[in-house]
Order: sequence, then structure tokens, then C-alpha cells
Amino acid sequence: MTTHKSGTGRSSRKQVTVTDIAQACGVSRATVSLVLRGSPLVHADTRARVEAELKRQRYVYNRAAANLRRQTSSSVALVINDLSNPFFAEFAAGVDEALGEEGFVTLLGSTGESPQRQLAVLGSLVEHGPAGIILSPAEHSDGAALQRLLGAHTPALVFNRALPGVDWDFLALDNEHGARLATEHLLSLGHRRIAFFGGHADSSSCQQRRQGYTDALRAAGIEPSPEWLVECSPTRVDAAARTGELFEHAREAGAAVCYNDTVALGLMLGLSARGIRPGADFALTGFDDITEAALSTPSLTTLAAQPRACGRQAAELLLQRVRDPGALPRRVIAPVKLVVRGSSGAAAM
Amino acid sequence: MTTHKSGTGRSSRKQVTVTDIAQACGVSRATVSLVLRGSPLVHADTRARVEAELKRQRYVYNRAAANLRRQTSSSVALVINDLSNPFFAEFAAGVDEALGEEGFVTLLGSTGESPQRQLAVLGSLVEHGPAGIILSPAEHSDGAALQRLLGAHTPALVFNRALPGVDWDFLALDNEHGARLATEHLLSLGHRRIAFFGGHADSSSCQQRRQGYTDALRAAGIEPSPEWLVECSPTRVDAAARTGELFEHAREAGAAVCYNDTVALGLMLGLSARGIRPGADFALTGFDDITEAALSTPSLTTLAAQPRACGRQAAELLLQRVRDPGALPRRVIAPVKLVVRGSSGAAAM
DNA sequence: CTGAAAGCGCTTACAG
DNA sequence: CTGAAAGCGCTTACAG
Repeated sequence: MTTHKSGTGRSSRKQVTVTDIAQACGVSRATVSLVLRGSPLVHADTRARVEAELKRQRYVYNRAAANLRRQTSSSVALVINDLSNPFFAEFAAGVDEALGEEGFVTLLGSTGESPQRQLAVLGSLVEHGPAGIILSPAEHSDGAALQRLLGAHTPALVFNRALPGVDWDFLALDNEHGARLATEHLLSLGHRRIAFFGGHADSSSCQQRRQGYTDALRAAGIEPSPEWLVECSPTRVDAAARTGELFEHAREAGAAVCYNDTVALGLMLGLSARGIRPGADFALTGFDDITEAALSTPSLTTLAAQPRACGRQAAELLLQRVRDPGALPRRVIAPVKLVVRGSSGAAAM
Repeated sequence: MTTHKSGTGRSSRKQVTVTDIAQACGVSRATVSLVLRGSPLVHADTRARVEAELKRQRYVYNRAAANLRRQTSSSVALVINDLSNPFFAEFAAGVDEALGEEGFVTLLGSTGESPQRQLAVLGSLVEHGPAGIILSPAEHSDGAALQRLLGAHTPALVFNRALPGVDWDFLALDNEHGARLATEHLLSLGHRRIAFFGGHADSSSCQQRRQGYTDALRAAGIEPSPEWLVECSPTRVDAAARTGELFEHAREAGAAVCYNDTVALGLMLGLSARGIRPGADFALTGFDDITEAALSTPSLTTLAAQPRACGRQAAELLLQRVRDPGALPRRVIAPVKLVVRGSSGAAAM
């Protein structure tokens, strides 16, 4: 609790406690507690009297106090880069939904892709004693530092991006298979000079997608040109700005597998700006199937992950881990599906 | 705590407590606590010894225990319909950001527009003792029931949709002004038969937007036809399905102010399906400026609210209320701005 | 400047 | 079936 301020909202009025209910009913606090927890030990009449009194006095259970006494937790922390990314918003919705069904509440945290903020946010969240943490790590995270921070206190599940140096559960999309599907699709349309556009080569998801892309090309007897590997940040603006790099070399690209949908949409802007019509003059694919993918012009051929389902699965995996801390770490790969739309409609030139 | 299950994640190992630190340093627990809270009372040497020991033993502060003892809270609950709506995801990001800066953590809850789920979710969240609640109410919420549920325990702020029967703070977009701007814009392009498309007439935001629309038309000497008021659910599918209702009457609409962007995008689909080109044959505007608005074909003229800024403001207003529970309830109106794009480009027919 | 004691709201053996 | 007592991890008057 070193650096950051702590909230200090005071509850406005005197809380009704088990003591109040016990006194009003002429029973002990223990009995009230047993009623609250649904124990079969209490006599039906006593139970009824207590329950009526709970209602009458508008008693509200203090779960924090119960958690303290029982050494349990009823929350799970969810740390992501940014809710304004629809993929992660859907993921968060799935996590929250599944956690809620199991009686857990979601503690939110966001890092904005900053490893420092990530440490601060996690440091603050652990103090609230979550049963576990679902973490979609910021780029360039320091796995060892995170492992040290959480220690053996809090089990964690890493989502989406591999984190070297930790032994936590891991859930990720099938990046390699997805990129292979996209590449094979472009190959089947007759394309030969296919670039891989976007992402950072040091991120695990980018590496995996490039791997699938490379494998598919080689399987078709094509040796991918280094010039076909263009890096850019996963933002529309940067993607548009780097469009030119696809055409600066002898083996000009005629199609591209993009790192993700955001990059693909940016590339479409960049192409249009050069008078190249995406989908007509240049075929491209995305990854993620964000809502915009179906709406853009042309609509975007992409790989549909199901972020909400992923969120649900992440929650379930984490809760299993919480219940069985001894189990071996698991790596789970979530399937992706190719969705063919207009952006890949360009005939090979 | 009647109906729902409660999470019971156990912390895996023995926690390090103030007692451990105190023993190791040969001081009392009180002294350790004073160090933790940064009190100037402790001698510099003692402080240094204690701090070193805290680090050495990887002590993590148990904020729940402290909150229990101090009768404070360090969390705020945020209840919205659905994170997968980008407008609310941005709003949530803003809330979380601002709360984090003040040392509060966000407890998430979602209702899926169901008033029953909303009661259940809120019931569960209050048990965690949030300092306050930010609530974007589900449609057809029962204000009195909500007020009863939260009682005087927990201050709340209502966002986006008026909730009759409660005396909480309220933050909403300037719906009336926004709809007036959109309508005036269409009028200035020469349109006379302008419909108001979408939303439910019993929701406050729809009423306010219709009001702005009506005012603008009347100010231009046009009496709005009842046939120009078409209701639909705020989904793309329903909007597309109801497109026909704009053309079933004598005074066929030639332009439309839509309840929001989702509805507008659905209307564009419905128009296209009938061979009417949105933006060319039929002018329309949206509301919210979701990301898709800039990307659709044609791009969508709309009203930009700043959901992230709204979220920040909601958090700040709520924390003020938490700190001063006695203050009078406030109503705050957040400004909106007209963004002109292609969808309103149709010349009047 | 430091320590002993009480208490936040709950639960859980242990007696009866 | 019910009650008295201890304790979860922390903080805060109150003495010294």
C-alpha cells in the first residue's frame, strides 16, 4: 500500500448487523449466522422468525467481514489493456457473466499497454484479496516481476499473449491455425505475392500468426520474402501510414494477411489513399472479426474468435484453478473460424 | 444473501500479517500499522526497519480488513447493461480510470437490460460494501424497488436514462439539444419530410430526443406527422425490419433523425434492401458516434457524446457525493456535438 | 515515540 | 437445536 491513495468512502448510516437481528429475535448471533448461511441445524420456527426480522430491518450481508473470518474471497480481478477495444470488452463481458454465475464479482483493472501501470494496478488489486486474477498482459510485460508481485498468494490465468517466465494457466486463440487458414484462402484465389502486414515481431501472437502464414506459403511451394513482413502497431493510423512499405520492393505484394482487423482496416484506408481499391485491386484478410469487419467497405474477410466465449472459458479455468491450486498449469487453445467477405475478393493480378 | 451462491476461493498459503512483521521487528502491531499508513509519529529508524521487513516478507496489505475496522470502503460498483455496447465500454473505461486515480477499485455488474437481473446484481454488489454505485439503468427499471434495495446505505448516480422515483444524482447526455442539432442540419439541407426513427416512446432519452426533433421542426414551421414517429428496439436487426414503416403513409419520409447509431446503421441496411441508397436517396443521422459510424458506407452523420469523458465525470460526481452525502441531488447534462458525414448528404427530393 | 486493549461484522468449533 | 467464546487482519483512542 505504499504509493497510491486509498478510497475512503464512508457508509452514510449505521449498518444493521447480525447482532441487531439476534437481539430483536432473542437468539444468539450464531443462530442468525446459521440462518444466513442456510444451515439445516436451526429449527424451522426460529428460522422463520429470524428471516422475517432480517427482512424487516433491511439487513444486508457484509460479505467482506464473512470473507475475512472464513479466509475466503468472492472476487476475481480482471486486468486488460483497454475496454475500448471491442474484442476485450466482449471478453470482459464473458468473464463477468461466468463469474457472476458462480457467485464471484469482477474487479476491473486496465493497463493501457503500460507494464508500469500494470504493476501498479495489480499491486492495488491484490490488496483487495481476489481469489484469482485473469490477466491479458500489456506488451513487453516482465513475467518474472509479475510472478514475484502475485507470489503464491493469488492464482492467475494469462490470456491472449504468452508471458515468458510464469507458470500460470494460459488461454489463447489459435493464432497459427487462423493465419494458415487466411493464407490458404488467398492462395486458393490465385495469389502468390502475399504479405504479412502488421503486429510487432516480438509479440507471441504475431510470431504465431506469422508462423501459420509462412507454413501455408511454403506448403504451396512459395518462399516468403522478408520484404513481405511489414511491422506496425495495432492501430488504424499506424497501419495506414505504413501501407507504402508493401510496394517499395521488387516483389510487390498483391495481397496481405493482416495481423488483426484494426490493422486491416487501416491498411484499407492506406490503399484507398493510393488509389488502390481494397477487395478489387488488392485482397486482404483480418483477424478477430470485430463488429466493424462486417460493416466496412468492402467488408472484411477475417478470423472469428469468440471473445465472449473465451471470457467465459477464462473464468471457468481460473475458478478450477482456485478450487484446485495444486493442479498442473494448463495451456488451452481457443478455436477460430475463417469468415469470408468482400475484402479477399480481388482476383490475383 | 438469500438466493445466489457465493464464491469461496481460498487463499492458497498463509498470509503474512502485521503481527508477523511486528514480531520480526520487535515492535507492536500498532507501530507497524502506523508505518503502513504513513503516520509521522513513528521514529525514522523504526520506520526504516519496519519497511525493510515488509519488503523482505513480501507483505501485502489486507484492505478488506482495514476497511472493516475503519468502516470505509475502497470500491465503487458500476452497473451497466452490456459491455459489448462500445458506448458503455468506453464509459466504463472512463469510470474505471477516474476511480483508479482516487484509489478506488471498480466492481463490475451487467444487467443485459433485464430489471430482474438488475435487482439481483445490485443485491449481490451491495453485499461487497461499495462506497457508491454508478448505475445505467435497464429499460423499464422500477426506481422505487431500486431505491428500497440500496436504501440509505449506498449513494448512487444514475447515468443516461432518467429513473423516476429516486432522488439520486443524475448524469445524462444533452439528448434534446442533440436531436435539435440533427434536425436543423437536415432542414438546412432542404428536407421537409423528416421522420424520427427508433427508440421506445416510454424511455426518457427517446422522449427528449423526440422533443428536440419536434421543436426544431416546429421552429421551421413544419408540423410533424404522427406517422413520422416510428418506434423500434435499439438493435440493427429490428431497425432494418421496421424500415418499411417510413413509407407506408401519404407523407412518406425523405430523411430521418435516428434514435441512435445502431438504429441508423440498421436503417441503412433496410433502405439498401429496398433499393434506396442511404446518403444519396435518403438522408439520415445517428446519435452516439460509435466507431462504426465513421466506417459505414456511407459514413454516418451523428452526435458525438464523449463516453469516456462521461465516465470520468460520473466517477467524480459519485465520489463527491460519497464525501458529502448531505448535498442536494444534482442533474448534470453532458454536451454533444454534431459530426457531419456522408449519410446526411442526400439532396432533398 | 511505542504498546496493550478493544472492536469492525462475521463464523465456527465446542459445550450444553 | 442454541449460546458463549475466540478469532480473521486491521486500526485507533488511550496510557505511558
